[in-house]
Amino acid sequence: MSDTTKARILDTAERLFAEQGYGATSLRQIIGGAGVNLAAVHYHFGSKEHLLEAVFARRIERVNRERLEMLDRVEAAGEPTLEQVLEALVAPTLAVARDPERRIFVKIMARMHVEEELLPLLVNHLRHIIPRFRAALRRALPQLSEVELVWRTHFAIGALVHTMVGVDKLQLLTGGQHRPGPNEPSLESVVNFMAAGLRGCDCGGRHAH
Amino acid sequence: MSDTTKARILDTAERLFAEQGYGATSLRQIIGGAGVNLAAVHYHFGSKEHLLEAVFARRIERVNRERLEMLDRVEAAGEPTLEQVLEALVAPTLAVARDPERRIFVKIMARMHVEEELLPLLVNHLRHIIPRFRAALRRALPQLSEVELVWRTHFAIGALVHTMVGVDKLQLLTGGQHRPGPNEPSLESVVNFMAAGLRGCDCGGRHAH
DNA sequence: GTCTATAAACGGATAGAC
DNA sequence: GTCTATCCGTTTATAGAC
Repeated sequence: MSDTTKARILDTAERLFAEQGYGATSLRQIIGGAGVNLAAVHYHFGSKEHLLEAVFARRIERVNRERLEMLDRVEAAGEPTLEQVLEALVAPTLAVARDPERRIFVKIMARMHVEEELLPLLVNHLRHIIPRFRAALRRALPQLSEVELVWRTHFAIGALVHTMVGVDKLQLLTGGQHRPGPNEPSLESVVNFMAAGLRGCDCGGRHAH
Repeated sequence: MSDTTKARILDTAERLFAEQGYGATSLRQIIGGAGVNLAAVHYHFGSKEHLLEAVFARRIERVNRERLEMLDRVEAAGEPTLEQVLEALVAPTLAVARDPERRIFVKIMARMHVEEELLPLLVNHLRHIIPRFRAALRRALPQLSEVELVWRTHFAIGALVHTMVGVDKLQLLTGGQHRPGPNEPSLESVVNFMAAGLRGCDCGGRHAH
């Protein structure tokens, strides 16, 4: 945790927004945790809403930059495979989850995808990367109809978002069978799941319709 | 919307919790929308937290009952396929999304899966169905290791949860290319995606590792 | 069961001294 | 940049009349 007032506010707000949600977190909780004055929040950020914007922007920009760099790299080497496209999307996300300093931020990312009052902020910061990945997925899956591609992409994003919710939840649901600590899934597990679902091959199973 | 005070509170609370989240919704908003007195909320439910519990319990019990009935039915007919197990999990959820009276509730279900402060309530109401579906998935996927099954199930649940977030979000992300209105994915789409991801077959693609 | 009234704490935001 | 003090509306919850 940095020692400047501005950074301390950002760190504490990030943690509380992740744990409790934006609506349920008060500025007074934040200044209490950060050990700063209430007026400092308004001096540095203007309002609670602008503070959320700052908390989110601080982390998401690096994630999106890494996503685009990875996509650029695999596309420069020729027509990328579906797995390569998905890795460009997923790997920077898992990198956040594995970085002790950024770890808590994945919960904010996950919340943004589900809490509709936060969606405009998320879409704002995703606007420039969406068409790039849409086009790449379209080229990697030429056999899919447009609606089917949109829905399967939606499902795949859901798998990624739920990965961000993380291990805490998994322990609750499995009755504590999983070890605590840094117990994230491998990049390969996530990407393989998404790729298999997107391709939609039904090898091995038969649908009972 | 029913005309009793208790039902009017439940209906309005359900809508506001779904749209704004539990933490960001005040009892005053609820009584304003329901046209009832503030004291009536405490008389009928005791507290804001117990109101959420009541809102959730009212809908989830039917969903879980239908899930278990479907699972019982396919298991009574022999060893069910993976798709049959998934249908028992998914179909009652999609039925909520298609029922005009219950439609809004899917957003609450989705929030419960991501907002960690709501997770205990969700787990409470899922506790009795989790071991049933875990066992069924284990039998349908005998070749998977235990950890891989847990993670893939986690991803598959994520796909289902994100489906609940629904069309509103999809329109934002695709730039409004999707028609408004009742535009849910088919049961087959969701189940096929989850089944393909769970089986993890890599037919057609090659992973670049 | 439903109401009014009120308690007692908390919410975001701001003015102005330093 | 940081602080104190405060505005002023809102919050959940309760007491007690009807």
